[in-house]
Amino acid sequence: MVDQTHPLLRNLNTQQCEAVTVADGPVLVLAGPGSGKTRVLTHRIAWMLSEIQTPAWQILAVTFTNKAARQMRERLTTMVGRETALDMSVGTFHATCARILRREAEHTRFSRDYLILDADDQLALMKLVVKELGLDDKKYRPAALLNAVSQAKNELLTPEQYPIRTYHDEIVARAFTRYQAALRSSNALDFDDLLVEPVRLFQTEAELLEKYRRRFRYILVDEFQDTNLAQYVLLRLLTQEHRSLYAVADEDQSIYSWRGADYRNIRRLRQDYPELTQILLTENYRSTEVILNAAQAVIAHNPDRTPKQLFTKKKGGATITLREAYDEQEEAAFVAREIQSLQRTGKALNEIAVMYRTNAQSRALEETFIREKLPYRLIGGVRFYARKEIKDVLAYLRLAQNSDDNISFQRVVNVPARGIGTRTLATIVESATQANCSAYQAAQQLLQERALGSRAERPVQFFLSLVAGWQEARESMTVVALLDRILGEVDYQSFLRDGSDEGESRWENVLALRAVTAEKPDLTLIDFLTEVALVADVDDIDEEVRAVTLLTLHSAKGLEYPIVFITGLEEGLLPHSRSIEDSPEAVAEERRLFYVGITRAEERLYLSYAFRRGWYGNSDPTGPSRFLGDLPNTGLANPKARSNNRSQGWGGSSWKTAPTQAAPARRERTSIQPRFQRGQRVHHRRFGDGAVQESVIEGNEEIVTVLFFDNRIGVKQFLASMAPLEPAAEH
DNA sequence: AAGGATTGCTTTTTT
DNA sequence: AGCAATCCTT
Repeated sequence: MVDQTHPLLRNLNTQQCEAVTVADGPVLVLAGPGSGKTRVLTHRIAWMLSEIQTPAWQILAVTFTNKAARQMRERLTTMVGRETALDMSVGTFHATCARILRREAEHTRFSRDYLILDADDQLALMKLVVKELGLDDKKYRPAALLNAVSQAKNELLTPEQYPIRTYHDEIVARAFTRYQAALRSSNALDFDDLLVEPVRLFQTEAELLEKYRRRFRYILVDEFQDTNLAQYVLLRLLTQEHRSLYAVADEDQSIYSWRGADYRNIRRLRQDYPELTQILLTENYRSTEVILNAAQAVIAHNPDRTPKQLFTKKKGGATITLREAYDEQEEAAFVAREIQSLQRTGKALNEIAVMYRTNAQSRALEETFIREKLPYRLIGGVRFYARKEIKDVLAYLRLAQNSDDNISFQRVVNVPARGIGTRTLATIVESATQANCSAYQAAQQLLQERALGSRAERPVQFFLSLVAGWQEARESMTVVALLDRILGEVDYQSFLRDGSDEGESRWENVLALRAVTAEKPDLTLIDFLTEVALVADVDDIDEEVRAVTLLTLHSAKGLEYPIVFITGLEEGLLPHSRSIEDSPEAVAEERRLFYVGITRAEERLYLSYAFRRGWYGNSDPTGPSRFLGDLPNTGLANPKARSNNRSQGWGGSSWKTAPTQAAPARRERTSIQPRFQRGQRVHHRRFGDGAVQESVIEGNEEIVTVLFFDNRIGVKQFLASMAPLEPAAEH
């Protein structure tokens, strides 16, 4: 029996205590949302450090995002003290692997200063491959090829092992081969390689594996359901001997299968570790009963899952508001108005999040928020590090690190324009392919042989000397200083600041990047570039900022907010049409995505969908999401709204400006009966006749929204108990 | 070689 | 609708 009064176990429930103090060996904690998964993981580490006297350097904790890693490190610092907390390894799979590969580069086929390609770079590289292989890029879309290659890598296949059944497979295999060769010649790795290469390394170098088995004697993994095969094999390699693997998972929150994540890893774990201890966490600390029940009702419809009976002590709770809007503008207006009235009840903006399926959906919300002067913060979308100007500047820095980086070379060789046109570049690239060397080396060679056109000679010479200068300067300069030198030498500022507002904002972005480098004077260039390649947008969420958070359902994983809006709950959007076309399993994953969204909410949940939505420039009618039909009636503020009911007055233009009633988060149950209902004719002493649009009980008040027939009056809201409002006599 | 006009394509989700 | 790739003109 564990002493639950131990300082580290106080405020934990029995299940959690067991999970924290369980004996060493393979452990799988299966937990529902809001059950304190990450908290348990953190306490487990603190427990190991302080009670079992586990040496900190032997612990590896793997998290899903850098943000989670940072939070865990901070919590551990307060729990066990700074030295110990900083002594252990905490980080994402990718960051951990990147570090191992840097250290052990001599055992690999690439050098220590390899670069990490982001999605854009990968696509650019694959485009080059497609061109080089003379493929029709309509029939063999680079993005599709990249996807196939990525899947293959996730399954730990080499180009030679790629299974060929059709001609299409043959083409993929060729592209795969060339793509890997291109990565090698640029001394670059993509995201998948970061995971695959350590596996290869450990499979071939027994001594190295032994070293890391001793180094990572205790391994803990968060969000285990979202690991892919490469990650699983890596974990198995490291732990199959000492068998100290502690995994925390929720299969209902598996939402990354399109990226290779495989929840069947949970089954593999049970098979490979038959002595596995399994612990269930079923108490939810986050959400009210109403929200949790809705979430469970939704997820219960998925087949092939282990049913979990989750419960919460937050009984009751504010009802869920389900809203149909005419289009995405009105939906956004509804969200904005609702947020404004929440603000009036004392809610801070950073307690509110608006979620959606696709990044494109943020636009309508942003436009409305800007108009309403509602501060918001957008997560994802076009990431900071994906912006053109930032990628340019990073390309310069990458060349300073590694002049053989062909992708960066081609990106900025003529940015700003310096007279190296497509012809010259083509000559260089062709010569590089012939000589099997980098573009930089080929350019040097061509220059020596005087094989370039006379016009191109000078600019090429100039560019090469710039890069050479930066490479030399890199050793003795901080990243900021190097960046300043580069920006000066290529005159990037006057290139960007062309007088347009856009130019100004681009330059501001460059300055923001400069500020990032200035903050970290101790970081070497290669470490800076690695960090930049591996940060996610969610990593930078500052909880203190007074703004509404806008983010995709995927980005919302692991986060929680008192108030959550989930918008765009329409067939084709959630579930997404791609998934509907794809397979029932894909639709099941969409359902899990909805589940993840619902369970982010602590107090109050708003769901909305639009009757029609803009798509490729036109606006098409949609239908409410199939998932809405699975919500329980109890707990819904307006259960009828989810039926696909188009009979009730669409098209009235005044609808678009209809304000929505305030619905602050309240815990107490409603006790009074509404006097009015939607569609009912009413008469107001001052405003005349109208129709009830909505009547909602809030606290002990009935709030009626009325559309008056007099257009000059439009829509008004009243307290039913106070207003001179009566049901109108029937005509 | 650079800038402007036209086409055609896109929207899943991201470490 | 918006944007990137491509074409076309100078």
